[in-house]
Amino acid sequence: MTPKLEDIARAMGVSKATVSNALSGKGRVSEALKTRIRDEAARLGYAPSVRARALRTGRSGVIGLVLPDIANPLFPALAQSIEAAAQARGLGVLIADSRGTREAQDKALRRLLRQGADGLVVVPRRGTKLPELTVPVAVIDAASTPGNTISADHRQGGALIAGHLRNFGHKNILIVGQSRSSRVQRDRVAGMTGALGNDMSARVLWLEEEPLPSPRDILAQGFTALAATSDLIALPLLTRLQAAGLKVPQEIAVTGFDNHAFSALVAPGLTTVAQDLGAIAEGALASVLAQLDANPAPPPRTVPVTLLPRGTTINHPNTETCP
Amino acid sequence: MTPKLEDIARAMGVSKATVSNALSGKGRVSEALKTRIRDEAARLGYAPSVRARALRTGRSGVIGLVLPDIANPLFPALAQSIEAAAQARGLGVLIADSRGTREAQDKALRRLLRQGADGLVVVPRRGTKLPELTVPVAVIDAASTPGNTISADHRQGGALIAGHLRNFGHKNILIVGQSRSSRVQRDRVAGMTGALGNDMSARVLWLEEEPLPSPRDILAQGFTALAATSDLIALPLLTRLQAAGLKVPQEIAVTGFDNHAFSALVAPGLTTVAQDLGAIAEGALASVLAQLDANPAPPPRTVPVTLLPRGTTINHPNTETCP
DNA sequence: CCGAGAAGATTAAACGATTAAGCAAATTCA
DNA sequence: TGAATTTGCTTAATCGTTTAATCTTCTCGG
Repeated sequence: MTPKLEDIARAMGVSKATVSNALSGKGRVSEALKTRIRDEAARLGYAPSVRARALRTGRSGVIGLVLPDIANPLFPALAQSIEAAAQARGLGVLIADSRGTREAQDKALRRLLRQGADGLVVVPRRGTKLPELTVPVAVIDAASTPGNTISADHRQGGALIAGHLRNFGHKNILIVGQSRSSRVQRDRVAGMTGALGNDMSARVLWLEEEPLPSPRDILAQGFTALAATSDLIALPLLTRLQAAGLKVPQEIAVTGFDNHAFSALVAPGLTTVAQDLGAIAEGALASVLAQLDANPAPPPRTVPVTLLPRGTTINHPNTETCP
Repeated sequence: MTPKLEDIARAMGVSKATVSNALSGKGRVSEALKTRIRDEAARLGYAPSVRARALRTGRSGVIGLVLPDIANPLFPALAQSIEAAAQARGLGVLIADSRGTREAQDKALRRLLRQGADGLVVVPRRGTKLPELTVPVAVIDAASTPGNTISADHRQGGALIAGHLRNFGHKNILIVGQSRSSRVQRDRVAGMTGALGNDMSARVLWLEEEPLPSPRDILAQGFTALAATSDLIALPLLTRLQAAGLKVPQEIAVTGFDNHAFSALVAPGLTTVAQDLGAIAEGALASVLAQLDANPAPPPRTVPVTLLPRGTTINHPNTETCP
């Protein structure tokens, strides 16, 4: 069906080995023959069999990507970045969902290995530890996680939010997180609290432990801003405030994290902090590839984030006419 | 490192072929030996080399999944379902993003084939046609698309929405879609307009062609409900209305499609139509696998959808205290 | 008691690439 | 000129399975 090395070899009266060498540029082949072979290969539309190559070399050209529950819209965006980075290097991406328990995560890891992944990029479930594996692994978590390979600078993100709110004169902030067990969220909260002005105060509320007060109570307690650790938390906050008839940002400001797809679309637009997913994907992949080439893994890295000021904190003149 | 057939064979004093047969249950091996071999394999932790098997059999146990821009939160959810269905069958999922042009989509398809996918599941870009391929393909699009394999019953979904709005006494509906070139959206709109009561009327507005009127103008034109062809469209509508101080659903109702992750979280909850992504994933995979076994592809199928009535159409008593 | 057929195993040839080793012929160097 | 080296290509082994073909040894019917 599709041409193989031998077809080219026969067509040109040379050996398979020479064809292989000519195409890979590895052995010793005269320049003239090399180009003739390459032309012929192109003419026949030759594409090497990944399967045969994988068997012989032990490299499949595929890396595995393990994500926690894909429900969080950030992960698809990350998957997209990883896929793009992999594609640019001619690699494929096998996905696995580590939904559920730590055991599910371990199984997902091993399944990807069985399926021939050369290396893994893992976004670990909260509070889990990865088993020792026989292939290179890159971990995308929080900078404070031991064994982390690369991550956004969540603390800096928190600091940016706090600074932004300070600039707009907010003095009393309600920080809303989901789960205390998430290092990412803890880092974000720490970034915020650490960058408050001397005249500012904040209270941290974990939704997992304690329900949110009613909008009225929030105002009554003197908070002028709600700072969520994720857009997915900020969105319900924003809509609840609006449904209760409060004016955002005039009466109360709202901020999130991650710049999810919907965050620019809501009205008013949600002020948030964007991670550089492209850089993170590149870094993770680079780490895996370095280890594959028996180079030492690069040191852990932290990627700067960007503040995206939008309508929920800034009273933009034409908020009303935004899409 | 990891044990291979030969290791087991040597350990038991039999040939590789016998071990292979015993494990696969294919050739003729005595029951006694068969179980002994299986025990030994389990003891050694034997896992067959996918690479070698792929080379020999031509099957890699991996299927390719091609999605349009993953920005739409529905696709990750679908990916999750496909991955789950594949995992249950011991298959892996290679992903590719067909972001951009039709050419990008074609390249993505071929790249997955090069990387050894046995078959493909494709959610095609709007208005594109797939090239002829040498492997089984399942297409997830709209029932009205030629060559479609399986899809949600988008017309039925539209009918459900229309009926729901009729039940709540709405007479004049503004249907809001993004792009007329999307078959899915056209089917949804057709479902809605086709199921209007005799005393009802609707206008269809495509955002790609025409901007949305201001909330005030919408009310002035007598509309009591906004029916979007997607939650991603409905969310901005909802928040714009709320930001303008309108009461949803008292002054105006809003509906969407797809039950995105955020749709249950906003306040009030967004009334929407959920696809049975699990069934769609199963159907798509089943079609690919049938074709792989040289069975004829099953006939195109349409999967029923479910209406999820929520706060944007129903004035739920405790809307205020929902998360 | 013999031939046919089945049962239970083995042998060896694939699958399609990579790559170490080998072998002429051409080139270099003294 | 002759030995040493380099160049250019071929041969053949290898990766770990699967599977068709074969080969013994039994079993059983007539």
